[in-house]
Amino acid sequence: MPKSITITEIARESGVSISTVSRVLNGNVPVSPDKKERVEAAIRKYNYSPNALAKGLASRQSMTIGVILPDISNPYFSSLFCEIESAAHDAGYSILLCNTLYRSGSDAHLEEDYIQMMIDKHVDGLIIAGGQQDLIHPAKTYLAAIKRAASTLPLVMIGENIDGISCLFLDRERADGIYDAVKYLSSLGHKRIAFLGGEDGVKITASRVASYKKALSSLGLPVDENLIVLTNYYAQDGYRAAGLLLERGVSFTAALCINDSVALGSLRAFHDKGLHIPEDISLISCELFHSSEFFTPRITALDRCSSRFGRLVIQKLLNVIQNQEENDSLDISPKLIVRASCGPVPENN
Amino acid sequence: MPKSITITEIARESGVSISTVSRVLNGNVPVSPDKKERVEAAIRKYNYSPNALAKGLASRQSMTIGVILPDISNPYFSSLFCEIESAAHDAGYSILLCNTLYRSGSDAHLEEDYIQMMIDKHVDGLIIAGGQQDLIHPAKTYLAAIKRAASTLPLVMIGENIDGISCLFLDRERADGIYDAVKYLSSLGHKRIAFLGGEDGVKITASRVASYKKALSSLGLPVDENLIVLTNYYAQDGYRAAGLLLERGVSFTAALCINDSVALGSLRAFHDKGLHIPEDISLISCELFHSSEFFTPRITALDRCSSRFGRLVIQKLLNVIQNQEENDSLDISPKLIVRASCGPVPENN
DNA sequence: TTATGTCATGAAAGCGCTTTCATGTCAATA
DNA sequence: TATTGACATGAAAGCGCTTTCATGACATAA
Repeated sequence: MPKSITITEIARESGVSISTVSRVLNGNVPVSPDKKERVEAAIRKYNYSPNALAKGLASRQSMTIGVILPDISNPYFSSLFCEIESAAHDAGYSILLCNTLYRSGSDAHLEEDYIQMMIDKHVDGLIIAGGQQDLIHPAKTYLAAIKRAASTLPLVMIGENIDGISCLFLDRERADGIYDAVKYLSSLGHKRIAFLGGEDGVKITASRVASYKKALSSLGLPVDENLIVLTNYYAQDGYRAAGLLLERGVSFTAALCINDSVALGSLRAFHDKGLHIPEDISLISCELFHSSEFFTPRITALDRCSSRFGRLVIQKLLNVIQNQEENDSLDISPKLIVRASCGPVPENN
Repeated sequence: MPKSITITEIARESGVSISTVSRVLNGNVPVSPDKKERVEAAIRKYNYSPNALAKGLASRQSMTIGVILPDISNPYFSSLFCEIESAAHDAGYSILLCNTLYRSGSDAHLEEDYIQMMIDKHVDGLIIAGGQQDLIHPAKTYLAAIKRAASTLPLVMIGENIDGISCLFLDRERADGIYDAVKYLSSLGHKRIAFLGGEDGVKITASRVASYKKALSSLGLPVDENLIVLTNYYAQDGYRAAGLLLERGVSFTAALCINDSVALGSLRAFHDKGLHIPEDISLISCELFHSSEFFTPRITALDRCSSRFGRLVIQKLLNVIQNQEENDSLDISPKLIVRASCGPVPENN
């Protein structure tokens, strides 16, 4: 590896002090045209680019933002991330990404380690999405790590408020659109509507289940715990959830799936038992990824515009980092995309 | 933000020099037990953790690895990334991730900018996967940027060799399993087998199409360019590809889809035209993600063990970074997972 | 006892930048 | 002409670490 050239070489080459080079580099202080010219020539000549580590150390800004999330291969998080990364890049920041779920060994303190690592690397801001059971029962040490982080750097948590931690909380579930979904099913005559997928003890699931129950009540429909089957967020979990629901033998004519993957899995499970969608059962996905449009049948789903949410996250974080004024103007209310997975209640019900 | 405490405070607190603190921190040089004890106590007391920026600047190691890829929301890349991140973390490195595809504005030099940024941030190693048309027709400036990177830091390119660039090339397509897929279809009696999805002018696609043609030839089957429809990698592209193939009016009884997403889309397109899988058309996905198992019908697919490939990438990169000896032992040959999307040739053909 | 070597330790010089502060230049003002 | 102020500039002091080098303590060998 060739030794990379530094600001000192540029200063020598162009016959000015390193202060002056720094000034033309950052362009915030006037520099006489001829010197500026010479410096720029030297920079071009040597293809010089400042060492970000040194710059970060001296200026106390790393121009890096940390993102901690459970599973980037989950479309929920990857679409969020894409927007975050893009928005961050537009603002000159790069992203340090940590994935907490996908692990060969089990490491109880993994997330805390990651938080500490972010602090050590002096990220200018930190975004934590999900993880640690989405904070319904966070470990004490994890909570302590978050607190420490919040007192050290600008922190955005995607999820609900945690008592005693002062950072920015952005709630994707503020408006979850589930009422619209239930109402739609109700308008088709469905009364016994199941809820499939999601993880017990996780806030995002709890939040959606709560909305589901609330919607049922406000529409005068019965709430039956037997109709709720929590497993997890992936296709295999949808498959499992639908199977368990069927085993319970409770009657139902429609189901809300927590997301597209779960919908895909349940679809498969119902299909395997000879049940048809939407003739026998109506299905709605509570969170559209990009594929449910192509399932058989096409699945009616809630579009939560999660990508736009990512941009909002960065906006908010930069507000804090750069002490900018608020411009909270993004509308991210979910919309129900009606496709072909819902129908009237079958006659024998 | 409270001023974070430094090695100097720890030295003062424990009554030793900062050199000694550094030595107990890094543990490579003997330190007398009592001093070591005192330093460790001070570290615990203040919850001290070294500034990685300063450490990186002084030691010329950032303990960071850069990853540049086109689209992390594409399962191909996200599964690769998960493994990379996990393996890197196990070795003490964190990951700077750049996503080049997902952009609001169009930026011709985006990938070059990202490469430069990685160099500036002094990553200890760089992994570039895909991008820039997967390097069949890379822009001159992009090639120059890669060359510069390769001469500055350990670089792994995932893809085929590029002339004139000396870095480590890891070829995921070395064994693509496509022969097995074609042979399987052939054994079922299929003679006219289409190829759907993938992007024209992209190496990974070209490579798979070449394997497909080669397999056809070696099995004595005709190669017909009309049976090849290149669009892109996502579900909507599979939908489009199948539609275009049908429009061409050429006869075929089976199709290879470049990946699960494309398979999902084509499935949908065939279904919409009243064609049944596998009765009318047999379908194989050339790259299994995690969902094809749940499609209707379950799709026969090639499992490329892409996650294991990620670990291999890090292994190789660390070999270079740390001058370790080679231990190239990972078997990543693809396997054909036979499911329910292939059948015998329909009678009227 | 003296000479030699081993070893823990601290001082100090960087790593490549930013930023403060002092300085010298020059034009505008009195 | 003398004075003031504005302004471009460079020297130098950090930022928080690592690492070299010199030193002094101590044990060992002669």
